[in-house]
Amino acid sequence: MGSQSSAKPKLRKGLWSPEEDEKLVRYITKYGHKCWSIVPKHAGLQRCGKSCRLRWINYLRPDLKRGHFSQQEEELIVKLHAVLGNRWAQIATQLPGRTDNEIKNFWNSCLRKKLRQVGIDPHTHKPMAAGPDSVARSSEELGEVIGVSGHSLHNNHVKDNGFRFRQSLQQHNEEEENSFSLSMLPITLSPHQQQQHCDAGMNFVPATLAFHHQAQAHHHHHQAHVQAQAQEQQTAASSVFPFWIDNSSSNNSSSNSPSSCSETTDSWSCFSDGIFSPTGTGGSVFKSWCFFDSSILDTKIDAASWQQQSSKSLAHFYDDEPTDSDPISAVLDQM
DNA sequence: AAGAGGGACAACCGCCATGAA
DNA sequence: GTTCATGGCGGTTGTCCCTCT
Repeated sequence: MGSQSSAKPKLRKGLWSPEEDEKLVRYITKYGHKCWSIVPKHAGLQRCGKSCRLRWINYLRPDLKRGHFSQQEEELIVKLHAVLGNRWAQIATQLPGRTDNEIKNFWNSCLRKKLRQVGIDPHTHKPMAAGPDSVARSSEELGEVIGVSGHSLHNNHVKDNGFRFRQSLQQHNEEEENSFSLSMLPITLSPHQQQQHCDAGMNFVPATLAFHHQAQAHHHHHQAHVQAQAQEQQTAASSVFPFWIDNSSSNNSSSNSPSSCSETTDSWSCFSDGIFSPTGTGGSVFKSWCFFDSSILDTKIDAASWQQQSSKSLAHFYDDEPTDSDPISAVLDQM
């Protein structure tokens, strides 16, 4: 009943044809897009304004880069995601020529999986507690995820005989949720030895470069803040502290003792907050980031100590962010 | 050669914030 | 203060294409 006169033309859905693209581009180029709701009508398109807007923003805009993401872009996305979470639009503002949709797709289809493969929880950007995906296949894969300063881990000779470590983070007692055991093992342990540790209830997760970046940013941007806490930190420090692994020294792989690792180089710099870093690295440093129990493996620490250590040094870097500091700038400064 | 499975990407859906009426 | 239109955003789905069996 009168429906024929009031019937709106059926709006098209699905993929855009080249003709539709051309119409939209021609219209936007000529008149701009002050109001998307009138664009389809004036451009002669059977689409809703929202669809036109999306098509323009995600595909037709002339300043879009498209193509594969570079290593640097990957690295930036991972870092920004660690800071911003799934705020794709905000992340996209830091990657010229990339859309939020493009970055989101790239994350969901590629980066997230890569992180999982190297044992990093893509949600928290922290090592996963356990599970088949939580075991690092190689340090090389870390480098695939996050390149470092122009020389990713591909270039380091850690692939087969390098000094590799796995961080083990075990909740040692289901009933005592506030207690952890934290230890680190060189992955030069034989599979059998590793299995023994696994059988003993230890779950291995890899040292993560993400932590390294966080720690670096932490140090860079919160030096003053950290220095003020240095004394307290040292006082509170148990045997567990984060450190760097220097692969530039020869034959590190012969050692199975984590404590000996720190003896392989005398060039460690100790940051004021207990973060150790090699100096004069010369590009061959295995830039992974670990927790290190200097005395024994499987040291049990209580949750308070863990929290204190990890939050101050790296794990909760973002939560600690002083209000006058921009986390995005912090990430960009590292690039 | 054909079908299944998975990856990559485009587009849609639904919700929310904002501003104008 | 309320309603409505609009734009923006993140989650999700749909489609195409490639690889593998």
